[in-house]
Amino acid sequence: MNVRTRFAPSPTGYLHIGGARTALFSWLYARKTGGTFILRIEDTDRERSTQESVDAILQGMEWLQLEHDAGPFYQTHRFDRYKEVIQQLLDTGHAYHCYCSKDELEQMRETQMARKEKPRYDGRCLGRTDVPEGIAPVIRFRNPQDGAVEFDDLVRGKITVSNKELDDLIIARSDGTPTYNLTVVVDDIDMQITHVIRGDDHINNTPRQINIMRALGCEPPKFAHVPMILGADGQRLSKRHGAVSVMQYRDEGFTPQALLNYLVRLGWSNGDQEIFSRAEMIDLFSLEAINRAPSAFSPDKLLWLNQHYLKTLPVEELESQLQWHLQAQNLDVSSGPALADMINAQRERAKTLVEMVAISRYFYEDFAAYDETAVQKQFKPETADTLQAVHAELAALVDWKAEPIHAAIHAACEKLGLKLGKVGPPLRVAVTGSTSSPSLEITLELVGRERVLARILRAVGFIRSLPAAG
RNA sequence: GACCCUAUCGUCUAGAGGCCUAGGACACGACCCUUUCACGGUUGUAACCGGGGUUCGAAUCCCCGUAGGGUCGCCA
Repeated sequence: MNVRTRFAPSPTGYLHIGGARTALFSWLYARKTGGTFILRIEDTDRERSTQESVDAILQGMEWLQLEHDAGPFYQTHRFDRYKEVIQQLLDTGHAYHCYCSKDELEQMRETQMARKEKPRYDGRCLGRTDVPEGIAPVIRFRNPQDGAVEFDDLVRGKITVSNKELDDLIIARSDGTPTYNLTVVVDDIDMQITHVIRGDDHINNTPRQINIMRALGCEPPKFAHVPMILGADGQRLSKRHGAVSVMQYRDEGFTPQALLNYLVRLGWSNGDQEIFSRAEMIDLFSLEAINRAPSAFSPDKLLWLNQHYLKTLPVEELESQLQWHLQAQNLDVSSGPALADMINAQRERAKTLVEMVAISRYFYEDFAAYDETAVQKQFKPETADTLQAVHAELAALVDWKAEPIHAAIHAACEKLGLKLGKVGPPLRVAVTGSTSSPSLEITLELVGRERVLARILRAVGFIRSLPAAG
């Protein structure tokens, strides 16, 4: 059997973390089995679906590189087909017109709730033969009255729901447009979906969908309902509650590799393994290993993974990911060290790409001011002479490379009779404006001879201009 | 309220009856490394929701509670 999975978002917002994970699982399963991954846009709600959302979802999928093999298919392009199926259901007695008004239905719900019953349509229009004037009817699916629907969920096992719990749901609105439960069924059949992998908020829809499929004479696909993702506070993640767009993670400096790795470990595991390349994910993934309990999103762990990828990803990969951030933070790197050198110097010091850019500015442009506490701690009156001596030593250097720079600094220390601890820190502040940077010699090499020498002199002048501390 | 689902450290999880005095990871603490910031290394704190069964033996199986989540739309 050729596996076919699909990701079927409704374009009423961006692609968020939860959606991205179900997309990832569907994609992984298709890749793992050599199957086909289909992207379907469920845009039957004309009121709320927008092109911007479609674009945002597509952009998110592309950033994560969850490439689809077919689609995107738009449900709004398939209305003729849905009409056909609805007619078929009508013809075979599996569906009927309902003329109840919204008020009437609302009242029904209220009285049922008042009686502490599960609110459900009571089927009062079933078998109705008159055709009231001036009312545009909806069409309801005639759900079986007896028995139960049973299906074997690939992550949860057997799930049974009595047909008594299911009412006759609306499959076509009064304006004739089809509703969700009808369109999913038709599409999953037509697209020959073999495995429906989706959030477990759909678990309760599944029995209804199975009934519709059977009414259509089709065998339902296999289902795998993956648990929801909770916010860091344990509350469900939703558009209203902490669910941010995957693109926001790009903006905040996360790599898609880290996000994917984080997402795959949320609710799925392979023993104690934490780090997964795409190839490993595909190789090791299985629906059976998906956890049944919902899991909370941990920003800290994502950050840790991101740093891991910053440390280990090929430089070229980071170079290309960095481009967007350089633009966003408006840093021109044309007049400084090669990006690759900067990355290698900073990759162990940054948790995000945003941070990497932020802590690397001094390589490419002069800083406006020294860090205040750094000045207090490192710039003493006598530091001016120290720096002057270091300047002399460095100015004499012909080969501006880390090793000779290292040697020159040590030579200066010796001449001054000072330990490196007295010379290094102020030098660092002079050259970078702050107390943290890669190792001194690397930093100086990358900042470049001219800039280093100028900055040392600038610091000397700055220190001499400071009011004597007394 | 009814129905469905779930339940191991703060968090992500390992665990498919004895290998568990419950393992790993993140976060947190301590120590080591160190010219700063980091990286890294070592180490520590910390969990089987409760109660009944089944069994020689239960984190693992069953039941009942409890708690959390989901669904009950002319949304998807």
